[in-house]
Amino acid sequence: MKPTVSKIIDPTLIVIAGPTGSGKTDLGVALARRFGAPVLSTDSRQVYRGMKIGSAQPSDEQLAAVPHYFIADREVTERFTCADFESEALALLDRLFAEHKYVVAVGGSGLYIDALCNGLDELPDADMELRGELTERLSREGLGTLAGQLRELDPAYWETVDRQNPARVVRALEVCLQTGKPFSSFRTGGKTERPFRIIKIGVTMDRAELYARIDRRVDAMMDAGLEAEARALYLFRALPSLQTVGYREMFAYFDGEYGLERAVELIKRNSRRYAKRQLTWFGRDVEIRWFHPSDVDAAAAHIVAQG
RNA sequence: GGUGCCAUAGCUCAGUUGGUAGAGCAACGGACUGAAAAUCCGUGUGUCCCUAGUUCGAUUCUUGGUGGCACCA
Repeated sequence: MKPTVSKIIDPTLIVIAGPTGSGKTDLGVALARRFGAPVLSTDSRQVYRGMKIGSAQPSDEQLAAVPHYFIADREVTERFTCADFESEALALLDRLFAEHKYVVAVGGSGLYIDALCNGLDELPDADMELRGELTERLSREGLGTLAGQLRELDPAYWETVDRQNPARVVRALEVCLQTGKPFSSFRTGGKTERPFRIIKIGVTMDRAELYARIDRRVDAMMDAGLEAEARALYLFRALPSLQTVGYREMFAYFDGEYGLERAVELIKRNSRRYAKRQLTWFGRDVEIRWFHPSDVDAAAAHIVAQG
């Protein structure tokens, strides 16, 4: 993506990251208003329409107060990957920075944030037909056979990959078979320079407080009608977009696997586990400066202090 | 008030013929490049209620407490 010359000096992307339920949305909107910035969502599930409650999209008031991008503008039936996100978000930023010094990126999808800030390697897009075949082979022949083939085609990657993770093995094999070249030959691990500055802000708090907030938010989702929202999406339950905490448990409840009370419990537990995975991901990013969600002033001061 | 049963991990419990203990769930730590709210890997975190005995050694046996449950009054 070629940056266009913009009139704005020192365009700056304010990245707000953090675990689910930590209050990123509220903080992001608060900062966006202070800095006159639009909001770009870095959330892999809030992009979809029809998932307002379960993915905790911003409220109507928030959407009205500040322009938002990548919120509810895809159908759940559309394929939207981290690579799609990277290229579309960069194109969008190019336009936004023509008029704004600041853009606030808010969301909890670590891979999306990395794609936006550092860039993904140039890899071929997934060939869904080939993936289907490999998934079929996975269930027929087992992971070991696929890992063995990966060892043949890409010994270097085989050395380092988590060979017990079907998603990793299948994806690597997929690229090898598709391109005739080892998967690792595409992986540079390098960062792509972006034509804007990046300030990273993390939102977090005590684990106990976070978990209490998550539990409360799940109850609020139920009150807001998560069950009906999930029912409306039941037909699409097999799609990647619906492999999402909150919906999966509801679908299982609809299928009679357990009762509603159990479903709610599982949504809370799985949200906590998701939050933990996010904390692990963001924890290794030393560029992130962490704040409590109530500390809007401190976060704003940090941004100002960066120039 | 009396009798009986129970007390072990965050929870529900198992167990140790006396050598400081283990399951399930919960929890905790980590990985992560076009599926990423996905996918995968790893980890028992414990005054075995308190007290005084017996014993080389007590979470286990005995005494006395404390708390809980049940039944009888």
